[in-house]
Amino acid sequence: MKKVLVIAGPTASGKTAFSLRCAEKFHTGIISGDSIQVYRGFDIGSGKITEQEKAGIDHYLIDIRSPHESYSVSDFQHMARELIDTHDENMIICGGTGLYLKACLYDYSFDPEEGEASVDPELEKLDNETLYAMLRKSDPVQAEKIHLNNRRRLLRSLTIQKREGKPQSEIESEQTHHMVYDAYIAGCTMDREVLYNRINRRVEGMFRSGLKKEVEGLLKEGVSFEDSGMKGIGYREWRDFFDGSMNEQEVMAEVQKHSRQFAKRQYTWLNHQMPVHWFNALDEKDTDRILNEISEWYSHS
RNA sequence: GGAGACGUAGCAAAGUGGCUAAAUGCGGCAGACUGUAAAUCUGCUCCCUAUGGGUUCGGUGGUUCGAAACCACCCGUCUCCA
Repeated sequence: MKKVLVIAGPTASGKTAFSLRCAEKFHTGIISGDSIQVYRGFDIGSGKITEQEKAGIDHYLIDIRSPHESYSVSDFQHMARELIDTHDENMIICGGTGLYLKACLYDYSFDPEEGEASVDPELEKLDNETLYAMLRKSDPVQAEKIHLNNRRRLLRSLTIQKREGKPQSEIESEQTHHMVYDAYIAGCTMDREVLYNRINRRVEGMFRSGLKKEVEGLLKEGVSFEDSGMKGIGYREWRDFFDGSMNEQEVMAEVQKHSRQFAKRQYTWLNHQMPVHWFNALDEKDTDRILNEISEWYSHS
């Protein structure tokens, strides 16, 4: 099994710096596990690494899509696995999109026939109560996991069932639920309060670096608020600014708030979905400790 | 100085005699997650030794079987006139 070092953690926790350090130390390439950094032109708001910061280390899955193109877990899973499998050098996956990381590492299966996430138009006409009743009847196991109000997931589960001819829970039960790589998942963290302060300052920095200009430029090029990249934090909030309902200060406060809330959700995912080895990224000693652990892990084949 | 309006939980904002520990939204906390995931969704959020108890709606006093709601005064905020 190939070894994959995963560097996870909430936004602003120091993943990028740590990934560079690891890449240098262990001579690896870096795959970005991020749903927004794939889009060209979305640089400042997505916290994308600059050419200079890359320091000659190979980075993958950044700037691989134009703003109008779609990108999803399935794309990430295929591309990341291919990179890992075909390169001689080891790969690091660095990113904060929990689902992407998990889908790559574990035996998640997506229908290759299905171009992109679809929803059956017939189902879309029905209301939540009806959808939920249908699911409860055809796939009680899955219905147990999805709340009546979560229309998106209700629709998706029913669509999958219709396409594949069997319930989603059955498809999942056929998966191994073991990691398909020898992965070590390192998680950057720090005290919550400190992280939140870092997030606030980081967003301020984005505004100072010209986030507004970046968004204006994207809009001028024809990117709309409906495009995926624009759904990202740091981008979607500008809609209210251009509507005239918010000033720049207010937009910034919103971006900061959304980033903090997002960080919390990332923690929830990472803490409950994957075996993460947490370390305090601001603490040199703790960072050394984890680096030693990683070396150790690399040395055992 | 005069006239009026208002003061409700962290914030905003309903409530105008019992059904109210007090709607709703925001924020906060916790959680779910198999193709939009920086998405979508859920629960909790006055205090406590908690299927029960305690203390609330600017303050004090009063009316009433019963008040956040009615009355009086006080304090504070805002608007208008001077």
